[in-house]
Amino acid sequence: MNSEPTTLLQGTLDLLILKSLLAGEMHGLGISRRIQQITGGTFVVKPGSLFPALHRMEEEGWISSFWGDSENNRRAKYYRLTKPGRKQLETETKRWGRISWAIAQALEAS
Amino acid sequence: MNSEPTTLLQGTLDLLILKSLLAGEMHGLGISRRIQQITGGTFVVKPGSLFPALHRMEEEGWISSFWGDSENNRRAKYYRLTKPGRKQLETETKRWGRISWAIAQALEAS
DNA sequence: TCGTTTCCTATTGACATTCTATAGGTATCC
DNA sequence: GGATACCTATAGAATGTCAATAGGAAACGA
Repeated sequence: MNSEPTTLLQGTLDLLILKSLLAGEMHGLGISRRIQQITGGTFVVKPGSLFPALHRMEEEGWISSFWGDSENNRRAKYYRLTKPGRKQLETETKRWGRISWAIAQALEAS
Repeated sequence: MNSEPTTLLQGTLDLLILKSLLAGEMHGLGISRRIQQITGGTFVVKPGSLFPALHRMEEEGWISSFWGDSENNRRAKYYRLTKPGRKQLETETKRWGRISWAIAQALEAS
């Protein structure tokens, strides 16, 4: 994942993937596009970041996959959120809340 | 760095260290305590995270160090922000703004 | 003054995650 | 049939953080 030229935060990718899949099942590139869309173009996830993350998350049981055909008639692997995945999304959302609150506190400090 | 039991974001540590040093020169453990303080106890930076970061940042020229005596009469290495360090703090603060904005967007998306 | 605790810096080795770069297959379009 | 767009995938490297550990020196208590 990168934002402009810079490298980005560990753990955030999972959150964005999970959140993307909340909108419905999607294949890899679709997820990538959706992340770019919902973050206003800030985050661009490249294949080398996306697929390892997807595989890892499937291993964890947060998402499940099946082969299907894409809108453009290509074979594509679709991913969908599992029940534990929804739970994880909740957990990570809360985690993000704590983190961003804490950093905001820090930046306001004199 | 960790928050409760969990592991945390890459790059954020630098921001917190730079911000801490804005309050004045400080030794390693002092920085660690200050981070814990200004983040409301959310982030606890352990030596194994702190010192590598400090050394790296000194290498980058963002901070400089000198030996002195601590409040408790122990030898302590003090760190202070350099001019490039202030610039870097500004850069990273903006970066954080972009990031948190983008994630907030993503989490609001339906 | 001896032993213990507290303060402080520091390193090592493991681990997780992400990045860049690269690869290859298959439909579509001209 | 050649280029292009779509789609998944991996290898290798770099980065950053963690847990665990070490050790010295001042303070403190008995």
